[in-house]
Amino acid sequence: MKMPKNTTKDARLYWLIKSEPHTFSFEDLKSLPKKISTWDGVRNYQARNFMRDHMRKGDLALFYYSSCPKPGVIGVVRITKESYPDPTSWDPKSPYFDPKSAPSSPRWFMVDIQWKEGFPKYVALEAIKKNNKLSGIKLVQKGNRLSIMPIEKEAFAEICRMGGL
DNA sequence: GCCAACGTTGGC
DNA sequence: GCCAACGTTGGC
Repeated sequence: MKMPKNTTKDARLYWLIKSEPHTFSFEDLKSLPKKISTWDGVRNYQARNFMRDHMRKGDLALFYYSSCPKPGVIGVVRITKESYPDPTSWDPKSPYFDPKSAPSSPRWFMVDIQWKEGFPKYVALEAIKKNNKLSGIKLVQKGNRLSIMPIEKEAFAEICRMGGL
């Protein structure tokens, strides 16, 4: 996907980020101090590039549950810190350890996210697929396994509307 | 647990 | 640089 570098301050982008609820849930995020967490463990180059090169402080992201009985979007988070090296990548004890990454030459990056708002109504993937307005988004395209993907402003708004915001 | 999709690795 | 083998994702 071609995307210009987001250099202008007012060009807000919208995102969808995936998490497995049994690994890190939306409630887990909400329970943290200031409701902020690092978004570490991203080990896919395309996802990394989106995060590192295009995610900006203040951008909003849909929080999506994957690999669970009912995949879907549960709420909205805000990017509070732009990308910086992911230290779990050089921690041999971390499940995200990558021997090719080092503090002097970090291969992987992370951002900080903050819990913003929970949907009054869970928006299941099933409902997203049935909504004709959302037929073009990457999430529902065949074979797309990206854990971080951009989403059009209009689609972001439509999913929020479905969620009761 | 299955399996399609697809990214990564490594031999050549 | 090609491409087969392998690993992972993630819906079902």
